[in-house]
Amino acid sequence: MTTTFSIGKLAKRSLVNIETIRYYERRGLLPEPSRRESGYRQYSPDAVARLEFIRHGKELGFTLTEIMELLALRVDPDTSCADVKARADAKITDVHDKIRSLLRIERALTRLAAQCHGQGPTGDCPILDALNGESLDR
Amino acid sequence: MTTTFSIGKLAKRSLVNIETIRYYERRGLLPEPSRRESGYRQYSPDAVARLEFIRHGKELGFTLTEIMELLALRVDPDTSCADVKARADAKITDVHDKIRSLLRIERALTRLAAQCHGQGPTGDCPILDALNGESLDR
DNA sequence: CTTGACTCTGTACCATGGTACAGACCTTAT
DNA sequence: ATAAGGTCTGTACCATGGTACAGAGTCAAG
Repeated sequence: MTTTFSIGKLAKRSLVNIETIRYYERRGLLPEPSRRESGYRQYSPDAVARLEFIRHGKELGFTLTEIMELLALRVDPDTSCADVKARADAKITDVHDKIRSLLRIERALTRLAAQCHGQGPTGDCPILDALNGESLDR
Repeated sequence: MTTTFSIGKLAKRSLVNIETIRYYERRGLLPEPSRRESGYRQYSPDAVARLEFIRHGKELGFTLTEIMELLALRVDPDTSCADVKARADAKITDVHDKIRSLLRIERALTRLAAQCHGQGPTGDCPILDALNGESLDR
């Protein structure tokens, strides 16, 4: 007899909310599990692994849609490792762009904060002046 | 006579969508403008400046709610430049944390992509192996 | 056998930052 | 004067990643 368990147990083992598990099922990230006669979902240990795959994907900055695509790639015998690598490379570019954008923001904010003495009324605040001003990319 | 203009003209001058302008008004980011007899919104050039303030705030990574708070600070005579600086400093911390998180993601992805030869079936893909595996923080 | 805990479906709601109508009314150019 | 295009309100919808019920049925421990 194979070990199976309820959605509640799966939630505890995977540290994923019950509602979220059902949500992933609706989204197609989790296969529909078998059911008991009562209609209760019955999971095998595979489901824990699948939820971990999803969690790891999220940690790597993949969206649920992208994770779903990775799962599909994994199953489809016509796709190769190169397809997976291409997705990873695209995601690296994404992440890189986000970092550059945030670094620009950080520089601009730091510059403004440095100009601000933190004294006096808001009328003299260089930060608000900058928000009113022309360009923040100087 | 002061120059006033319609919402369509404001949209063109500020490069902000008409619907978005009305949305900002609903959100309280733009003051309710005066109206013509027909009910048409009538804007003064101030509105362009206000939309620029909002745009610059967004460029600095502030949310609309935060921008609204900055606008309120600007008007309230009891707040000082120090209050504005405190918000800017908090936002710098935010942005910094996001950057660090993305850098971690980038490192993990880059490591995985480097391990992948980009050849063979998905069964041998180190990236998928990693997603299946235990920890990505190695 | 009862009671509390668990699960089911379906639907609604949350935040975030908008966008897209419909149907009516107004303005402007020709 | 009329047609084209602008604007009005109200409401619904989009993506994203969930969360929170209600009301009904089920399971398990004592």
